[in-house]
Amino acid sequence: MPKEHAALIRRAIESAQAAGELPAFEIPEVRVQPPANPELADYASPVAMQLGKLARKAPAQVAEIIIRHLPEAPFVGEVSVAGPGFINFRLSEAWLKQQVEAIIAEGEGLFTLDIGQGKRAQVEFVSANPTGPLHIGRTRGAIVGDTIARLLEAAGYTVEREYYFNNAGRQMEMLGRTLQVRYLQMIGHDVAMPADGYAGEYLKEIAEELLQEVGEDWIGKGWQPFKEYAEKIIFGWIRNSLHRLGVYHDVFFNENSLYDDGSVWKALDDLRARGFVYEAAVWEGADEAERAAAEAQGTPAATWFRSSTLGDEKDRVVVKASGDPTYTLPDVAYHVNKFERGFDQMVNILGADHGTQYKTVQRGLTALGYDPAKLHVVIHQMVRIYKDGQLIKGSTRAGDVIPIDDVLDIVGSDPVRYFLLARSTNTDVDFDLDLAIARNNENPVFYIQNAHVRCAGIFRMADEQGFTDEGADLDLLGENEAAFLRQVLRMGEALTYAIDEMAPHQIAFYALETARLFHPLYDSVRVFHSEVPEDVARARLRFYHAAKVVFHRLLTLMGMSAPEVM
RNA sequence: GUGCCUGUAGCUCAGCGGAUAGAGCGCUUGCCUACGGAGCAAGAUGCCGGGGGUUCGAAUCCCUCCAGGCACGCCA
Repeated sequence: MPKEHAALIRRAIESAQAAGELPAFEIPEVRVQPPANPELADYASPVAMQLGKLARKAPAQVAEIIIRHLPEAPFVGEVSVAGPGFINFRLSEAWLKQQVEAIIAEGEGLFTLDIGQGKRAQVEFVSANPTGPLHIGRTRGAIVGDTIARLLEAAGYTVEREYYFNNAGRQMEMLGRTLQVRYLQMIGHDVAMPADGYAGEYLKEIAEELLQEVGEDWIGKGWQPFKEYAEKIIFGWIRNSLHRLGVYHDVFFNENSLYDDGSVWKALDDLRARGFVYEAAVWEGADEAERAAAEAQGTPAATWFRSSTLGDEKDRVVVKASGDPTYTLPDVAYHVNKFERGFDQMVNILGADHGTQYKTVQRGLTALGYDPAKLHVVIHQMVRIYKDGQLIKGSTRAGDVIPIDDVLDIVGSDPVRYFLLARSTNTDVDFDLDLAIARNNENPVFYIQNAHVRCAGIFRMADEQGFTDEGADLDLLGENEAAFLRQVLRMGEALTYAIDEMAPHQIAFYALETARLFHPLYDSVRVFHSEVPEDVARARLRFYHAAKVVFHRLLTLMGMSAPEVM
């Protein structure tokens, strides 16, 4: 709606200029927003205050002139000047009530925007390597990523959800070796854990499963089959956890494929061709002390990426002296692959602990001639878990993580989703397990869902009485219903803003606000009551039909269930 | 030390350069003849971390200081 109002104001200014009532000047961007206090107006524009200087008139006077030239529009009700020069708009109440039909007609596609029409978007998220069960930090990324994907779909994009993983390398070898040790220990061998092994209990569980499956046949085997076995089980866990949260991926991209098709080494060659690669024991900008230390230790030469020329504080190793690439090189190759797939919009969800490292990848892309700004990186801050008032450190290696499944067993998917969604990605989250369990009856999530339940309840009652909302006269609706419809009409703005800013928490707050408006209304605007005439009841039933559509849409956007009964 | 994030009600957090800074939880007091009460109504609570600046207008933008989180590997 603000766009429509802004267009009207713009035309009014042009018309006033043509009539000589305002001097000629270039019209600045016309801003229109709902004011903080809804009693003042439905939408307000401060444009007259900005124009005061340009027009050399008092802002209130400019506002008057603009209003006089305002073209007619069906949605415009009362227009007035207020405060220091705001132009205040009311929506036409008659027009507003008719929006009930539009909402019902749009149904699940309610407020689908056209900004992504015909465009392809990709969201990469979770991307946890299969070294342990999904924990809450990764789950935050999963919820943020999935919700952004849903928002992009609501914006009209065709969205691909991708999970990037690495099932090779040292980490996975350690996983295999740890399982091997656990397996051998289980059948009575006295073997010690590897120094960097995975201490978590879950590998004992896997060892037990393995023992039941193969007996003692694997005693003489190397670590590789153990790694494969662990990977298979753990990936199953992760997928199952995501499934429980309503999160799905279209593509699982294996880092190995980048070695198989040569793109890792091609990325290195391309960097070299552009002059960003050299071989040395220490980086070019190293001081005397570093050089001397390297020489004394006989550090062998590695392959460096000259990232310092792109704003980095130092160069980074891309191929170790051993000949193996560091994480950077395949990661750059992966992103090149993404860019080459030609998405119109790319989003990558990362935890704060990966934020700094990602900058090296961005510099790699820049070096190769890609614009990293085309990939929108959403970095969410950390999730800290408290249990019995104690902070639980989240190290997979040390084994002190809490699998998200344990939380899901207790509180279920909807509260977990809402809790992780309903705050800005920029803030740290303290997840108090005891509180989550104890307070699950007071979670706002139920408040929102209950709005949907109440709508459904009215329709159950209507069915019993054989009463329908066909042929309702919407003019019979009252002010409360109109106020609710005003809020509903802001959903498009909420979605647009959430997508522009990649701020999915906006939708959670919008949903809560909308429910907050609904419940008092439900209390006073009754359908089935001896004092409500039949034609009014019919109009109200039609209204609740629209409200049900709204809450269903909101809950679906957040990946939450829209229950018919609580 | 450097980079990123944060500091708003007792707690957890919204707040997109605009009007009297908001919500949930908790607290106080009312409301069940009630379309499922996981509800409704009323009430209390704020040097928006400190200090400068930009602007007609700053919680919001810039600078600086203080406090906290994360990251700064030839780990991934």
